Amino acid sequence: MDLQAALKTALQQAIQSFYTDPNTTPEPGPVLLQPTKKEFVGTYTFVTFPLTKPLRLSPVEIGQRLGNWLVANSPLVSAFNVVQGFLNISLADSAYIQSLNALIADEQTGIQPANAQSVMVEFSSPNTNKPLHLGHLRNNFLGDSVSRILTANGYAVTKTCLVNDRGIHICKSMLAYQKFGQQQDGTFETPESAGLKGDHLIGKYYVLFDKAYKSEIAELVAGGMAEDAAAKKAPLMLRAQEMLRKWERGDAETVALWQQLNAWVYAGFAETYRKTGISFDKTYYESQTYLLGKDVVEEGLAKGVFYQKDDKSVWIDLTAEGLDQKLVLRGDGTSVYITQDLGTTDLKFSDFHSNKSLWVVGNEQDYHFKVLFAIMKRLGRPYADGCYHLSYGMVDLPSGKMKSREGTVVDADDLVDEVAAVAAQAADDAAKGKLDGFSEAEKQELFRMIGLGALKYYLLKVDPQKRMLFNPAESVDVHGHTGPFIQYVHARIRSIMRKAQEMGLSTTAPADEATASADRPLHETEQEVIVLLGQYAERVAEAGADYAPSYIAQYMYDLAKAYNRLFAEVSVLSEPDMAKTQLRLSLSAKVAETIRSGMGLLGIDVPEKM
RNA sequence: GCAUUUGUAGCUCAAUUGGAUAGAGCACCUCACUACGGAUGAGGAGGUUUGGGGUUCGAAUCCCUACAAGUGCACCA
Repeated sequence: MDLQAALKTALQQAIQSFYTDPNTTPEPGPVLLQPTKKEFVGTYTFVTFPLTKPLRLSPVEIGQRLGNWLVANSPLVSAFNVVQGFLNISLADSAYIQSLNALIADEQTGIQPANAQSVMVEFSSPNTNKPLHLGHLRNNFLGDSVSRILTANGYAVTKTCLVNDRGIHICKSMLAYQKFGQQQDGTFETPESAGLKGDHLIGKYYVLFDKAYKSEIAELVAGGMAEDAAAKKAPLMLRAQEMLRKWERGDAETVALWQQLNAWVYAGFAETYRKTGISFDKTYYESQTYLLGKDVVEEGLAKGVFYQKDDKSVWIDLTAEGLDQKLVLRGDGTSVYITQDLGTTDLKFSDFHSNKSLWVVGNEQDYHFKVLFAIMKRLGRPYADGCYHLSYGMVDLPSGKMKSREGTVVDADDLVDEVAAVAAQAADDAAKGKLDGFSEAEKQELFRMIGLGALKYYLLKVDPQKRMLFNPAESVDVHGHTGPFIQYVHARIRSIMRKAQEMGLSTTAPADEATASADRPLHETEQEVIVLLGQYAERVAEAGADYAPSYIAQYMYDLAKAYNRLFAEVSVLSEPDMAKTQLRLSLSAKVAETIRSGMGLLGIDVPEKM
């Protein structure tokens, strides 16, 4: 049992000792502890105010009595002080060491065994008409990290991706490719001939379409047409719509072109995912699911959940849920967005029979998901309560919003390359001889690890719900509250471990409890680090419950910082007292292991050297 | 207009879910090394938590209200 839990139990018993008559004993409620603030002496603080009413004692009196009881009855507690309603508890060094030894013995710290629950996490959702950008990266990193965190909490996780591979936007790229894709020798451009990743090539044509389309509109407007009418009447738009109809009819030539272009895009995406360490267990394609959901509409009508208007369109009245009337099928029998989501959701649950399902999708779709889940509930889907929209805010640039039409989009591939380049530069300044013996390939691999570490950490440390500002300079920073700062602590510890092993010392041996004797107390930085290590499992659990990688990110930083303080205050290998050396070695090893584990939950690798 | 989210140091973010004198990083100013890895550590300065009410032992956090910003309110996806 970790320190905090053990102390809670002791405190619970202390509180129980106040209640002499079991018949009138009120429920004590959960005991909440908080780390003692730096200005006060103590490790954990218990707030006594809530007990004043049931006990009819002053906050100070309660603190005194609880403190006395703990010192007398719990070997964990060495001292206490009371400030108003705050009972500050100091733990005995022996308790710290026992806690540390328990952590050392537990190789799976923070990682829970399988809990027989399963969850699907859907994220990324790319469109096949343009490459991935910064917004996707926030999405991908979030989805990936949440998946890892849920796995660590014992869930069987299925990562899914729903690719938006059909629709008018794809036809725009296809049309522009037909129109502008011919090269001088008469053949059509390919990723190879253009020297572009497939997704970038198609993105280029999407931009070309938009340009040509805009000039058509301008021409029509100059000819006296109203702008919104011109937007609908522009020849290119009419042709794109015609192309979509041909695609839906299964026209062979159109479908062949669509397959070719999408294949290039997928190859491009695959490379981006691989480079950023993102993967999926199952990919769904809208081209295969967009017709689903109509039977759900039938079912809803039969059940009386939906109703039909005179024009045959089908609706649901969600005013009871605080929403409004929502269309679920057009009068001509064709689907709308929600129709296919109804079908796809059913499909996913029948494929995987998961207990829960998460959708990592931007907050502009908050309303859509409220509606989707409300409908599922009305339809009596047993899984409805396990559905959760993990909503996240947009990523803004210092120059303002990212807009693809204005060319202010930060491309994912460019960004990943750039952060690696900056990491290489930082290594030039700082790493000096540390990388001697690294091959060029190993160096590149390391710089990518550090660059990606900076980028992922930068995007994940912020509460997903908030829109965030992307400052390019800060995103690749390696100092302060950053991923590389934490990676550095890992590399530093690993360096000590290598030296220790050369000296024939163990890095995993338990600490000698005699180290805690009164004449050689633990250093406060050692206590601090042990307390933090003990909190890891709880943080992982909280992050899993709230789907919050930012909790882990914050904790990683706290741990790294605390270790750096320890490192500055005490010596590990040149400490003359061997028992202390052993304690610090094992403590350091555990910190490195926890950093590796926790950063792993964020999808960030940690280096042996940097 | 209605709904919803957000508003914390100059900037970017925290705040253990209602607890003590609101904490970090960046930037700025001081310190500490021939170092078990300085991509570091210690310190200083910087706050009416958007404004105003309320709830209570106690509010950045809950309620009301005003203001500001984002998003949604398509028979688009």
